Amino acid sequence: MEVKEFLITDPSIQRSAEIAKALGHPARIAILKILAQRTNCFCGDITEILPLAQSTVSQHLKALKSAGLISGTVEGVKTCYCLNPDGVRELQTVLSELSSELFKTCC
Amino acid sequence: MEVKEFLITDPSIQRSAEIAKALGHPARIAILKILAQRTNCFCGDITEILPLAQSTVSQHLKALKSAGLISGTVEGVKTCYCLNPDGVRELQTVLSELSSELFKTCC
DNA sequence: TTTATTAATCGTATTTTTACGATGAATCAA
DNA sequence: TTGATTCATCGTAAAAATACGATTAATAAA
Repeated sequence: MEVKEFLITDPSIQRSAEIAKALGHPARIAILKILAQRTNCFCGDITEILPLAQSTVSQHLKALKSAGLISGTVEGVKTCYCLNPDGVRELQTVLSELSSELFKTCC
Repeated sequence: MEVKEFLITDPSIQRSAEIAKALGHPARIAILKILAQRTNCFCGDITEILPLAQSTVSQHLKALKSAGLISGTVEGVKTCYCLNPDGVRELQTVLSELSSELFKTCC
């Protein structure tokens, strides 16, 4: 059966899942919203806002960065985090395509 | 500091993360796409398409159902799964609001 | 230089996720 | 009734995610 293994290993599905997974934790969505409001900020700024330890925030930032949704630039002792426009565009494209594909049939 | 605990426990962020988490695995996205194409199908149909055991598929279906994205109706021996229009609408709303919020600042 | 600050990483513990085979309950067909 | 089918659930194992404190490396300030 050729269909087997087809859907799950499809790169576009993999990428969609990767992006969705990055959004799949309240702390990471909160971080993205903070970055959207303040344009850029340091790890410490986010740690002050969220009720999480610095190392935990750093881990979430790493996850968002490796999913391509944010960028981090070292500025001296600090690291400046920003939304990554390419990543956000991809997020928008991928998720809107998915939801309209689902929407078409069921709504 | 009042801002602490505010963002993460915000119900709308929690819900967004819950929906995103449900989409955060290739198998579950694949299942949603299958349901979008075939309108409805049984657990066995999906198990035939995906390279996963029946019990694993059943678990993914349960996850999608508890996130409100699909419905499952027992029809005799089988269970008929469909996209849940309300859930899909919510998915579309929540994710498009999020991505446009991010998009506004960064793109 | 010495000290302080910032953030990444390490080590670790706990929980959750993912996957499978086996079992069981419910229904249908013979 | 008996046997077959379907799918949820159980038990379990392995991997990944989540969180924290402690440490380290890099830079800035004293």
